[in-house]
Amino acid sequence: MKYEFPAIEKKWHSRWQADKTFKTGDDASKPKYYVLDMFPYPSGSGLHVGHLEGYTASDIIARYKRSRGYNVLHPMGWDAFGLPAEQFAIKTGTHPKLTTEQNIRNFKETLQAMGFSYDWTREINTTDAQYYKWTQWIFSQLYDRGLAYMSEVDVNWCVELKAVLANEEVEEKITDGYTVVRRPLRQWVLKITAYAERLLADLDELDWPENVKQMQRNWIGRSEGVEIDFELPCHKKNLRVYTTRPDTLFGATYLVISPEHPLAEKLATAQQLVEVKQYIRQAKLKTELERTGLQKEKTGVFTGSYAINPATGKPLPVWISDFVLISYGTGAIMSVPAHDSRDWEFAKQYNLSIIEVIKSQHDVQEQVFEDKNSVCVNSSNDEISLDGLSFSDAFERMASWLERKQVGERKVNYKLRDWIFSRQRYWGEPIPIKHYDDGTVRLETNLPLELPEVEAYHPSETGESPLANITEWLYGSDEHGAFRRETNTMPQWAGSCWYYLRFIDPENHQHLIDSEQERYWMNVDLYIGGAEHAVLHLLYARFWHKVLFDLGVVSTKEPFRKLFNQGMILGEDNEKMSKSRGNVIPADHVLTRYGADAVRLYEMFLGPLEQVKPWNTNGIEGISRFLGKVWRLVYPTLDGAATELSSAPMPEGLLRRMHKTIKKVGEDTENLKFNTAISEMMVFVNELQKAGCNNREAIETLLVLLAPYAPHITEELWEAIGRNTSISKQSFPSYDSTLVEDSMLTIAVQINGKLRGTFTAPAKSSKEHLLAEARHVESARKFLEEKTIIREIVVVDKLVNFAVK
RNA sequence: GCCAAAGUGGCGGAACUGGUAGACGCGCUGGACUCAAAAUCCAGUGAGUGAAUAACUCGUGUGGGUUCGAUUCCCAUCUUUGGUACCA
Repeated sequence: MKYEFPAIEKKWHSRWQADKTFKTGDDASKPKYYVLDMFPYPSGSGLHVGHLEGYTASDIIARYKRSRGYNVLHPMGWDAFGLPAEQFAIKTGTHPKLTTEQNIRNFKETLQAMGFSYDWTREINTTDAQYYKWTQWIFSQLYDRGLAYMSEVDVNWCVELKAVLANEEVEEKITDGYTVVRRPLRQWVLKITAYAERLLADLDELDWPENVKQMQRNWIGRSEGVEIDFELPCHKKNLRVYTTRPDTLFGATYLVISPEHPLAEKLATAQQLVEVKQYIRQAKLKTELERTGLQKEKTGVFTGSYAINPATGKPLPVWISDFVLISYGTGAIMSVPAHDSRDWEFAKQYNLSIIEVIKSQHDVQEQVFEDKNSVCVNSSNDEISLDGLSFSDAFERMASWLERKQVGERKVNYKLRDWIFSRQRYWGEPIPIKHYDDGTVRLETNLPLELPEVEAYHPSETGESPLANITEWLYGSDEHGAFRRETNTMPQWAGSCWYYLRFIDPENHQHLIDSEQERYWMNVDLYIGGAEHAVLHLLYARFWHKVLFDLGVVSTKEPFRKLFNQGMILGEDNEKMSKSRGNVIPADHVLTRYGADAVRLYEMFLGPLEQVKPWNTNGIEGISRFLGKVWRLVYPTLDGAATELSSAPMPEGLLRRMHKTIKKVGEDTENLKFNTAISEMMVFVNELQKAGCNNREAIETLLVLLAPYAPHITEELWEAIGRNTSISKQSFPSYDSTLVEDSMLTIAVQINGKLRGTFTAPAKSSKEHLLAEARHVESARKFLEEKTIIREIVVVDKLVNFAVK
């Protein structure tokens, strides 16, 4: 019989569906395993081979864990709110819902064609009102706890388009000739900063790639420092700065405040006022990108005022510069140009003095000295001296002194900002908030608050979302009076912040999740997805999870115990796959040509899962051949029936190979090293084929090992050899540890570490025996002639090395 | 600039805690089967010198070091990729 994958794959898809083969088990006595993919945004362009990599990996794990006796939860859903569908709607008038539905159908078809063992009865869709009801419910909880608030936030406002732009869009629009300014707009903001410390600390216990944890740590950006008050003789108020280097206070020679600082204009002396005002105005016109993006020359303006350095008592000029960010620390800094490159640059540019306070290896007038591993100098007054102290000692002494004098206090700061949570869009979850005429704000308690139909998807004249145009939806009244609804919607992140919970209990109308189910299934044991979500999605989801933990909705501190980032698959030209490059390999093309099993195997055979690697369609031929060989083990001839399997014992060599293969495939699969597991199975198949083996145990073992990787062909052959239950119900075989090692080994003979010959010896031979054998190896002997052996190294089962002179 | 990861044949990649570098696959070369092709099977395939399936030399980005022995450990350096961008 011939291997006809299209018919075989189709047959098993319908068989699995009819038999509900992959419905999640509910036997609570079994251990559970929750393996989750980052669910996709169903885009219009369909799936390509890169998308299938992570899904294939998670499916192999799901099937493998089932064979190890676990209840496996392996669900799939759709992160279906988002910009592309809305932009398509603006262009064509097609409702995003329709576009989304169509794309989902398309995506689902491909995923099913791949034979993924998802439990489709748990499919969820973030745009489903029964789903976003709970997204809105979580928002309500955040609001009630004071974790959601409104704030005037500077946004990128496009004057001509009357629309808010994302940071990434700004440059593009400016090139197109539009004007983009920073303008404050009322936004909903989530107080993620309240969880900064826990988000940082709990990273330690996660089994995540170290680089992802590091990226999150950097993003949270914890720093320990001191806030110091500088007296302003001409003002009632002090000027408070934040610094992580209080040890350098004696070297502070000027202060800089942000243009947005409340004192910026007030500190300007009459003489400087015009210049200061102009500088502040200009700073406002600059976009975020222009101000912070490029490494460019610093600008600044002197206020004319001075502040007193609490350590030296000397007056320091106060400057304004836009390199100081109002949103970090106090929006004001003390500058120590001798030991900070930014301050040094600024000082050189405006001719400000530079004082060395850390023992430097060179002249700080010529070059900045930033090394922390040196000691303080020139740092003493009547009350305190830091001279000779290391960084940490000096930090402590200065911080304590400032606190005693009540001119400063220790402060921990984070780079992490609160999360701007509103979007001026239609295609997102409506924020369930009512604004009353008297200015009060209340939650909408009747959830879900559904998205109304609209005529046009353009933003409104005021920069509000299209919802502002639907008066019948917008206005209403209740016992608290007349209200206007919030027109902002949630960002795309919202739905993906908690979807892993809903998969556990997708139909629950009373609660977000049943707590008994939650306790059984959480955490997610393995979360597979792309590294592009290393920070935002994974940080936002952790934040919400911790809030839900505080609310008692979930029982674990963290959602995802183990995270794995699959590496991107590049096009055949070694470039990132993109439409514009024309190097995209659509999933459907390879599927129809080679079949799901071949695609699954090849995706994994390409290289280590975590690595970035190019696709090479030629390479899949090797996988096709491999599957052909497996097929012919059972169906040796084109027109004949399945081969008669024998139960006679197999030769020892094959038996050992089989046990080796079981061990290696088990361990490699467990560790997501699928490429080497496949290569091991290839070796096994090659040996079976060479030996013309028709041993039942050998063939059945092979099929069970291969089943998680290539489920269709293995089901078909399993049936062909007379087994009548799905191979997916088989237990993973165990190996005999006495059979995984060879009985005869090849021992290397080295002279001075160079290979000069080999001989064979029984495993676990004694050192003496190996040494004696090695001396007789012809090819090595001549290297020993007329030499003195100064050392003999014997590694049992490996080699003998003679060090000679 | 800073942080992280990685550099191995023509190509994708393999190599356990330092122990025979190049498993497995692609590609290529030759052969078998065939009228022929496809498919399949067999043999070979890091580079160099050699008539050679003899023998030797070189070889895991580069330069050093530790070691009987280094792709693996240490130092320096170059390149590539990802992240980040004045966070004081």
